[in-house]
Amino acid sequence: MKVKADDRLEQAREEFIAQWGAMGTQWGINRTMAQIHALLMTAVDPMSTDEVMEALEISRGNAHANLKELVAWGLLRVVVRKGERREYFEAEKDVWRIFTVVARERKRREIDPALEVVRKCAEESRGITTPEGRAFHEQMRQLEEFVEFASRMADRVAMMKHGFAIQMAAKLLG
Amino acid sequence: MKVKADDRLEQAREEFIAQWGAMGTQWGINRTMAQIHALLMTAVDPMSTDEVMEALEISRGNAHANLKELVAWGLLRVVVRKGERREYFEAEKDVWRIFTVVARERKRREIDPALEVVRKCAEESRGITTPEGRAFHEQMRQLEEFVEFASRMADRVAMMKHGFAIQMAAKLLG
DNA sequence: CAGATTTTTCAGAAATTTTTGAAATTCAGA
DNA sequence: TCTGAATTTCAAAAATTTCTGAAAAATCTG
Repeated sequence: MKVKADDRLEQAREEFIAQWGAMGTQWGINRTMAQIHALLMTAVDPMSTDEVMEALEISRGNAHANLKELVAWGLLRVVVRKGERREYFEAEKDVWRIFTVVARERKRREIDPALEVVRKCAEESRGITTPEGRAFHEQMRQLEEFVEFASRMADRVAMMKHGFAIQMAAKLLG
Repeated sequence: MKVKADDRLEQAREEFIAQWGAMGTQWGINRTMAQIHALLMTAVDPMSTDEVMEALEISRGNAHANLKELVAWGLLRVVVRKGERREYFEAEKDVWRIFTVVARERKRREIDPALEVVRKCAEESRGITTPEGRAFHEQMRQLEEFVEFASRMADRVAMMKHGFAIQMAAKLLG
């Protein structure tokens, strides 16, 4: 009976890791990174680089790079056990915190650069008096306004506490 | 004087197309698609496939595939001029509508599949009574709950009219 | 229907991203 | 300082994605 339960769990967990990894692609993060995240999100204890390599059958370089990247994102924490040199990694498991971390990162990579681009183009086209020039400038201005708006929204959402988000959502969804 | 204004415009526009294209990569859409979108968003008149090929110096196959993809997303409309067989393409220029279109598409590609995955894993792990099994199931349940929430939020946002969004933002940002 | 024009498809080429595996480096304890 | 374990780096290989260009299919016109 115990074995059967363990089997079912192992199967469900592997499914989750595989699928979450495949989905990572759609999300613009690479497969390995998503798989490691899924692995550690469903791990009871922190895992070492070697344990991750073994569990996912990936190379050391790959494991290392993606573990560090996940730490940089703030989705993993490094854990050191006293008397051991080896590093262990532990995942953030709170879904709301995972979300805010990802939101912050996406804002940084997707919204901020866009804002810079449209600002520059709006600036460069200011004062062109041909009809085409005016139309272009107006389009850039509107884009700038919107992206700025999106940027502020993203900041707010990333800072929200879970409770507040739920409360706000109630209004929005109610 | 007219020439100078045209030069400045042409330069700003080319900058926008190039940068917006480069950014497309970060956004999970390919460079050409983003470039075509930028080109048409800043075009005064609808453009044909050949005009797009010429303007961006890309092959017919590439232009064709990405124009069709943009039409499928709802970011471009096909325009037919009377007495002409050739198809012309015209971009949606309203930034709010562009946003809702992209939000819908991203929800479809990123949130819906995630929801399916966590639902399946939550279901498969229901009733496992080992401590690890319970922990796994609980994690899947929380993920499911959150992704469902995100899904509904995305639907709402995608349906919002510009005015309402601004109004809501005022509350959120105020 | 014939001929001309436009759209669509797709196999291979090119470009980009990801992964490997081994070597170099760092670090802590003896 | 030396040793061995662990981390970090990186050039090359593999995998994946994107693009080309030409051929095929579809569509219009007379």
